[in-house]
Amino acid sequence: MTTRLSDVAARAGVSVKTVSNVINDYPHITSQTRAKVEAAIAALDYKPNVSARSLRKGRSDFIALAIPEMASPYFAELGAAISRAAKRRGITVLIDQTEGEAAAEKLVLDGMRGQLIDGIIFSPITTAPAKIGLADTAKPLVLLGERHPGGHFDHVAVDSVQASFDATTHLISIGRRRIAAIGVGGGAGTGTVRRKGYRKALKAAGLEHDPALELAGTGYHRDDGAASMRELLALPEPPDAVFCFNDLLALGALRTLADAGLSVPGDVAVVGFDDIEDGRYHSPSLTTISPDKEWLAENAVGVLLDRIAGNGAADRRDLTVPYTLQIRESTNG
Amino acid sequence: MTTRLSDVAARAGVSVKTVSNVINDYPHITSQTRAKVEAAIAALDYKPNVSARSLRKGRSDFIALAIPEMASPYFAELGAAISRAAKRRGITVLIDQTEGEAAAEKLVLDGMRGQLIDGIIFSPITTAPAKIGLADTAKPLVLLGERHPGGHFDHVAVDSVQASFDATTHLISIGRRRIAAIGVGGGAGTGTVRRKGYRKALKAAGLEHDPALELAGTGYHRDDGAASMRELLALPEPPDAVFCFNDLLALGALRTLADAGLSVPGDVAVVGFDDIEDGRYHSPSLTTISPDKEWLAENAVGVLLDRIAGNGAADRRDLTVPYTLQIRESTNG
DNA sequence: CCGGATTTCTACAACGATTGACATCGCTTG
DNA sequence: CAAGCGATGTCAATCGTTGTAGAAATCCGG
Repeated sequence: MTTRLSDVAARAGVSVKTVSNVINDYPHITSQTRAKVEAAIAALDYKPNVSARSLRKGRSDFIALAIPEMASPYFAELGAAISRAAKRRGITVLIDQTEGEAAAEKLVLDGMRGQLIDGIIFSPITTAPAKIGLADTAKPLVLLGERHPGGHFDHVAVDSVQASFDATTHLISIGRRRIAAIGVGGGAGTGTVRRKGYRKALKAAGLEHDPALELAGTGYHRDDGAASMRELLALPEPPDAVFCFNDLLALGALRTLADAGLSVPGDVAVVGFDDIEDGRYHSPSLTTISPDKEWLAENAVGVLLDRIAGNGAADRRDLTVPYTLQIRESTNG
Repeated sequence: MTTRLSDVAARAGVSVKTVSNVINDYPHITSQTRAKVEAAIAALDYKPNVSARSLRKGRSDFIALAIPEMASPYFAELGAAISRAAKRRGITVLIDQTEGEAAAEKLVLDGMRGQLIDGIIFSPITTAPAKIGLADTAKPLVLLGERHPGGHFDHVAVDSVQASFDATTHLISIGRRRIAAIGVGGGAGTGTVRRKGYRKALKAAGLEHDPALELAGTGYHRDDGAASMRELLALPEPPDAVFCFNDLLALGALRTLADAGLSVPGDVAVVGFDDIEDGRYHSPSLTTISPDKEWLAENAVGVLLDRIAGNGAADRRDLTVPYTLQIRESTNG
């Protein structure tokens, strides 16, 4: 049924070892033999058995990507980019939805799928920094998102403080003075870090920061953004701008503003973070921080594979993803 | 480094096979032995090696899901649902992005990842029906999307003709008479089938169908929808309603309408297909056909696992996914 | 206390690919 | 001509788990 190495060897008239040598690019092989073997491989449509290979070599060429949820556009786009980047290098990505459950995250961290995967790219949401720091993973791990101080893992992320500073400063530059922030309480550290940049920008512009304008919400989805925006509109003195810590929150906020009959950016300007496709097509289109997702994917995979290959004696890597501020209609009607 | 079965056996003072028996729920084991073994497993934090198990058993408990692109919201939501459904049964899903390339689809079909995966759920976009019919896959395969006549695979999908009929009839029922269709040329058969339902509804209502109102476009994304809508608006006699064959097309169309300063549904009513989250939050929110994705996921996985388990002598299964028409602002302002 | 049935457990051989130690064999080369 | 090298083959062991077959332990009625 299944073709195996010995079948190929038989057909090519060589030994099993030689076929294996061809496949694994052993240096000393005549082009003739190589050709014969490759012909046989093609003829029989031979595919090495991944299980057997991985069992013997201890390498599977599979990596895992653990994200909170793949139905969330940012993570979907990220997952797509990472899959592509990995495929380019002959690596397969296994996507793990943690659904923000600490249990699932822990499982991913130490379970590691029965030694199948060679390493993991982890975008935590629940797991506390300390826990991650302690986790003694057998396999290489690259961390996405906010940095966890004291962690000893490689790390790839945008400079959230600076990006948030830029986003807020942009709102100030178009004349807004009462600027709210939505999402200050969410994500593993994300809320805290982005708030830092937000406050810094207010301070730099000589604006007081009003605690009533900082909304935590319960999550990072459209409905959380919509709910937070409703709270803001209910204030005695509503804001004239909102910086939402991700695009989904912003889209939810826009919905609430539309329902309230307010004009964007006329009455309230809105900025998001992530640059997901929905935001580009929304009317009004969404001004947002746009991290270079291809760069992120490429480098996260690169760093992980370096580590797997054992070029890991080197220090912990800490890469900063380039980003731009995409100014669109929601601040520039 | 890695704990293996023999380590557990040594610690529990039994044979390797006995440990294996405990793990695999072999019937005849004393509760004493079982307890000892389980204690040892817990103490050593033993995790079976997936590769070895799969090599020996010929089963990996991995299935693949091949979709055109995971960054597309519908597929992202579907992938999330299928992953969850599989996880509930202890199965891991490997997601394959074919990016609509025939080559990639073929690869998925016969490559089958070196015998690792036990079966595949395939949502084709390029691969011609005939090809699929011929593909002699070694592993069980469940097909999503439009049915391919003559295929010998299990199949799970909504009744697109009926759903499209309903969508179009809804537009007629709110008084529209000049109803366009966007997406008639796309997807592996999708465009054709949905157009069928669309035309059927027009006919049932005694309306002529105008070929100028049927736009093929080049794809199924927002920009395709936006472009098609621009074409429609440029007509001497533009439509008063549009049925878009998926939600992304509809969202693109809405964007064009907003740019043109037209009101929805006042000037033009819009219906989509898929019920992705973006559509629910858009303003105006999008009327759409809402397939029960949980049902779809649950059943696609179920059928595939039945087949893998060998309960497959039975005839080809052909399941129809329940759907509802979600009436929202884009037709009911 | 025995013979046989049953339960509980163990030794051994696979699964398919890789790798290392050697053995060949045919050429080149000093 | 012997040594050296390149290109392949032989053989056996190994990765961790599980199916097969059978051994050992236990139980039963008589």
